[in-house]
Formats: sequence, structure tokens, C-alpha cells
Amino acid sequence: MKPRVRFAPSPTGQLHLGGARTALSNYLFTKNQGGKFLVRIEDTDLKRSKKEYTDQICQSLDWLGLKWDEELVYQSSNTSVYKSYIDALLKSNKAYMCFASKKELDEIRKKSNSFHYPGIWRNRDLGEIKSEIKKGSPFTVRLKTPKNGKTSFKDLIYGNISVDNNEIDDFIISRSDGSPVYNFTNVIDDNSMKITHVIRGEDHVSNTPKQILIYNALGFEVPTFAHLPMILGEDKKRLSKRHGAAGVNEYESMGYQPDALLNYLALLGWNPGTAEEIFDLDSLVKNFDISKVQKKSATYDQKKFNWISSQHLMKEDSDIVLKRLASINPEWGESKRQDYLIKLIDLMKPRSNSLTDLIDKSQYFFSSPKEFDSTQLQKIWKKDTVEKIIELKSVLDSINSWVAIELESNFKRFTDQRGIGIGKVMQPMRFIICGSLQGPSLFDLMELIGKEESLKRINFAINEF
RNA sequence: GGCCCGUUCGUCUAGUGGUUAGGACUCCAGGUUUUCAUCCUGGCAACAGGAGUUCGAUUCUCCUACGGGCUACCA
Repeated sequence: MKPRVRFAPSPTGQLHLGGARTALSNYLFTKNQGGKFLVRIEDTDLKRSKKEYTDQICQSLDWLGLKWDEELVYQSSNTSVYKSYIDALLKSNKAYMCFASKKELDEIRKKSNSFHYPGIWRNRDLGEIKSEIKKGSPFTVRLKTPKNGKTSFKDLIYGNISVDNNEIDDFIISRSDGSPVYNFTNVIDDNSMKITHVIRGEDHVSNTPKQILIYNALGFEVPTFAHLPMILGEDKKRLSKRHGAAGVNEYESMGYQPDALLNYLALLGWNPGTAEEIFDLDSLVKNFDISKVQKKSATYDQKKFNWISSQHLMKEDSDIVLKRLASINPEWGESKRQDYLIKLIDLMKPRSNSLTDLIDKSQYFFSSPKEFDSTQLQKIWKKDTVEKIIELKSVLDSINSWVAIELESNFKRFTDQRGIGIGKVMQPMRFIICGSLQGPSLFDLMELIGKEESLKRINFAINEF
């Protein structure tokens, strides 16, 4: 049977790295076997859930290229379904009403020094319950959990996990306002969506036995579980907003490409068993094996991610890079023609680790350098530099075919004739053109910006330096 | 407090009852390049600790420490 999996975010914030990794793992697992990937919005917490977050999460999934196969499921539109299952459980005596107030329970907890619900309404007689109902007292619904035995499951990543049933108290499945809780809605929806594999974060391991008890009470078939280790920030704490850019949309605006993020996320806690490290989404799908996922949590490392990102950028077609640049910064490159921009990208993409990095490093393709570092200038601008540059300028002036090879041969001839090292003029010339001492081949650069602009910058330098 | 889970270079990881414990990123040193980046070569750097099993444990078992998760009328 082909798997059906779901990613089930709660719309209480933007899609963050941990969520993206969970979504990705689900996607890879199911697509590797030709299965379906679904998305369910867990918006039962009415106070914290926001439509804008739902939109943002979907937008981020879309950007990442993780397409879901069926319509979005909203838990908020299933309330009557949940209610009917609660009623059924009540009727079959597998759950019961609890009229204890929160305050009352807190006091008991304090006294008994136990965190477990003491079961005070588990076996009340019918009359007592009826009279509370008549009074209209608020109540919660609790699952009548077994007192003996163990609840076990085989996790695809963690292996066998087993908990004594007496560790699980009669937990609430429906609040006093009638709304069902997460553990309950999760089970109902996973069942009705015919989910075969529940793949989620490790923080849900302890919820799983409780959910299995619900599956059992309802007579549902229990799916297979897989729990992914957590992603930690560089301070070893669970990744969160405090760690800077935790939101996927922020990675987008920082100029990272979706495949790069996906690639890095996949490698956090997983490896294909080979030395290969650079993958696009398709090759991740082909290679993914959930049994190779690590049990321990992994720490996010910006440097490694930058490396992955630069590898992707280097390999990416320049016209795709151009499209991405336009999407994060529509004004960029407006003054130039497309073929100019493509050549610029050809030159700069191997030297950048993100799109914004590329933008930042490419100022001098559009306008003369505005600032010249004076210490660098001193280093390369010697007393006799000006006259050399003036001479060279006249050589360049006479070039008709302004292409890199021509420029190079003219430079060479010039320095050979004068018996000087080529660096003597290359360095100052680069500085004149770029305002810095690093960058792509000077000849390519000069070819691209053109004769007129090159000479303009040279003239400026002759007068100013 | 209780329960569950985890622990190999700084980070991501490979690995096996006997290995010089391998790779990648970072960092450092060379080489290539007019410069930068790329690329190439080399280097630094790890089996949490303690018992036990064994001829031999990083690998198996137990304990301790440390880290994480859950223990909500959050998800």
C-alpha cells in the first residue's frame, strides 16, 4: 500500500526551520514510495491561530517546492466530527465526564505531590453525574485509560518504545468549553485522512502512547510512527525565534534558494550513506531512507549551510538565478539588459553564497565604485602608477574589439614591452574598476562594463588618486 | 519529582568485538589563479565517565553524569 502522510502545522506562527524539516521528511518519505503528501492546519487553539500564519506557512511550503496532493484540511471545520466521537466514547463508557475544577485539581496536585489526575470522577455513580449536569456544572471529558499493561509502538527511527499504562493518567480529551484537545483531534483526523505514517518531531514521542490509547478506544487502526530528532540552535537550545532567522520566509528574503535550504535540512540528522552532499529535491526523494535518520538532535550550523548554498548557486543556471534575484529584489538590474545580467551572474555566482550576497558584491557592474578603501589604495598605488595607467589608457583607447582576449593580449604586450610585472598594472586597474582588490577576471569585467565605462573609471582615477 | 529518549573531532556525520577511528563544513599552511572565488595538497581536531562481559571494547550490558522531550482544560 502506498503511504499517505501529512504535515500538520498549527498556524500560531510562521513556518520555521523545524517545521520545514518535518514537512520535508514527510515529503521525502512518501514520494520515495510514490505516496501522497497532505497538509492539515491544526487550528483548534482559536486564541492563537491566525489566518495570516496559515497563508504564510502555505506560501513557504510552496516556495520550498513541497506540493501537497489534496486539499488543505482545517481542523476548525471538523468540530462536529470530533464532538460525535467524544459522545460515542462517552456512551460506550470509554470516557467519562469530570466535574473537577482546575483549581480543585491544582490543590490535589500540590498535596499529593503527583502530577497525575487522581481519577476522582472515574467511577462516580450515575445519579451524581446527572445532578451535576442538571446544575449545568462545567465538565471536561477524560479518557478512561487502562490501569495495567503497557502501551508500546515501533518507531521507524527510535525503535521500540514502551510505557507502563499506569504512567498515563486519565487525560482530558474535551475541554470544559466543549472543544477537543490536540491529542484527540490528531487521532480523529489522521484516521479520517487515512494517514499511514505519522512523521513528526521528537517532542511528540511522549504523546504517542496516549494517542494509541485513543486509537484503541475508538477501534481505529494505529498508523506507523516516526519521530524526528530536534534541530538545535548554535547555543544548543531548541531552535526558535531567538536564533535569528528561524522563519523559512526569512531565508527566502535573505537570498537563499529553496533547494539549498532543503538540502541542508535533509542533511541535518540524515545522510545517504555515501559521501555525496549536494542534492536537489528530486535526488533527495530518490535517496531518502528514514531508517538512516539519526536519533540525536542536530545543531544548526550557518557556515555549513552557507557552503551548501554556495554549491547550489554555483551549479544553478544563470537565467534561473536571474529570476530569483528579480523575485527578491525587483529593482535589481533594471538599468541593464538581460544578456548583460546573465553574464554578470555567470561571473558572480561562483563567488557568492546567496542571492543577496551576489547583489551586494555586484555594485560595480552598475555604477562606478563610490568608495575606495584608502589603506588598500596606498598599498597598490605607487608613485609611478599614474604614468603607467595613463600609458595603458592610451593603449586601451586604441582597441577596437573590446573583448576579454583582446584586452588580455594588450595588457600582456604592454607589460612585456616595458619589462614590468603584470601585477603592477593589474592590481591598480582592478582597484580602479571595482573599488576593491578582489573579484572576477579583470578582462571579463572590463569587457562586460564596456569600453566607455572602463575608460571613464580610469580617467576618474587618474585625476583623483 | 516521575516517565521516555539521546551522547564519535567546534559542527554535520561514517564505522567496527581487533581500523593509523574515515569523510564533509569551519580554521590553519602550501600550490594553482593578475586578485578573489573555485580547484588541488597537507595539517589541527572526537569515541562523556566508571564498572562489567571478553584474549581484546568506541562497538555488548549496567551504573553515573550531562543534554533533550513529555508530565497543561497548548499544539
